Amino acid sequence: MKPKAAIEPVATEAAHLVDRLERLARAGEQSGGLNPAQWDALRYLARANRFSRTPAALAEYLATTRGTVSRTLASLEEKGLIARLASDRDGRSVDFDTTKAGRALLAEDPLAQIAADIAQATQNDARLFADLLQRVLRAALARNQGRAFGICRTCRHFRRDAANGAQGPHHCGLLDVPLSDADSARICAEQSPAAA
Amino acid sequence: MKPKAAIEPVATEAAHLVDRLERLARAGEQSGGLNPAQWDALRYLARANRFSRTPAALAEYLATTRGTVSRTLASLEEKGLIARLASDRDGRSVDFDTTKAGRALLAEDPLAQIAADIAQATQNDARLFADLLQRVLRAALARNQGRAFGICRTCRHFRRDAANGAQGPHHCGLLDVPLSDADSARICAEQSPAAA
DNA sequence: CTTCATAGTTGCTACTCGAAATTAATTGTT
DNA sequence: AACAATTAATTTCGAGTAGCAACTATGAAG
Repeated sequence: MKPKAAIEPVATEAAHLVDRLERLARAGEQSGGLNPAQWDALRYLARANRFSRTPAALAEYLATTRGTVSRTLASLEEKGLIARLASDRDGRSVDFDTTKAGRALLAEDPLAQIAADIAQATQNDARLFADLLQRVLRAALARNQGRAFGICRTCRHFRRDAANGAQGPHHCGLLDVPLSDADSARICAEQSPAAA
Repeated sequence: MKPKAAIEPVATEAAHLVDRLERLARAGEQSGGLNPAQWDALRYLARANRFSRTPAALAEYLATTRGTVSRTLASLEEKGLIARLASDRDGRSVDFDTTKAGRALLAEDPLAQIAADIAQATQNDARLFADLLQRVLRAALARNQGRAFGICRTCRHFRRDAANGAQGPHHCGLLDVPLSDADSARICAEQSPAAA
């Protein structure tokens, strides 16, 4: 009879909870002189591998526009928390990286408080909780045609120990470049989960 | 040896997931001419009972300031989605309520898409997922000295069928007022979970 | 009746966001 | 090689929001 399946009330309740939880988290993020968007950008740059530290990748990760990201990055750069570096792969492109000051500030990341709340509240179910969130995020991303930004070494293009250069022991089959241990443990804009 | 317990990596991962999921949700919330804060306010007013539809309560629910909320509400009022009513209990106070247009707009609440994603991704674990979120939110609220804003009838002050007036079958022991079925199914700023 | 607390609004500044225009470099085509 | 089309990133602009603090008005307490 109904044109589409009714959404279960418990799912709506969960959506409200996520919404309010995140609002709480954002309220705690005015510290350190940064606002929530700036924290998100700083965190991203610290977690992304060397192919993914561009304004365009960050904009996609944050589901926002390049214009907004450009201003956020300019603000962080002004504060000396990130540094700009012309790309050697692409003359149009710019890479950003956290500075020592940026990494020092991340040690006081307010998101750690939420992480502590999660650890305390979920106890032995923390893994389960993260897995459920992972699945929900994947569903939301699929609906928005968004990319996963998963860990490099879980990618279908990752070739472990396929070294053909001195720059790293591993290899990316998509970009055809060597990968260090560090980069392969970071998130990547091109990441596409291994089939199974 | 360590001054404080290290936060489990999986908890940090979960915090990142919540953060990104909410960003996705907010990106979808520019629809209907409302922004995320306005959606949050409109949703709240539709879910709050008659003691909780004030700017101060909303500010506390959203973990923001009364000044910010004042503007958000003014904006919604201008759009004809909520209506203002002087309080009879307190001359300083104002009550807001959703209008017919506001309730109509809520039928297109973009949060329903996230709810659908949750329903699809968690399947039979939706209840478990909501419970875990509930526990995390409680932990975060406790740290911030925030109030729960739970459902009225789960409150320790709720007295079922303790009618002493024609305004409703139930009773609030804290405010000493009658409660309708509708109000007792809504969230309340004064709600304090029953002991056990 | 004075003092203090509470409810809400408003001024200010910095920032967000999105749209459109701009600059620059890469890629494809002839 | 020259040219157009595409892509990357930035800039500018306008509407609006966040957070802080000052301000008005009402209520409560001594």
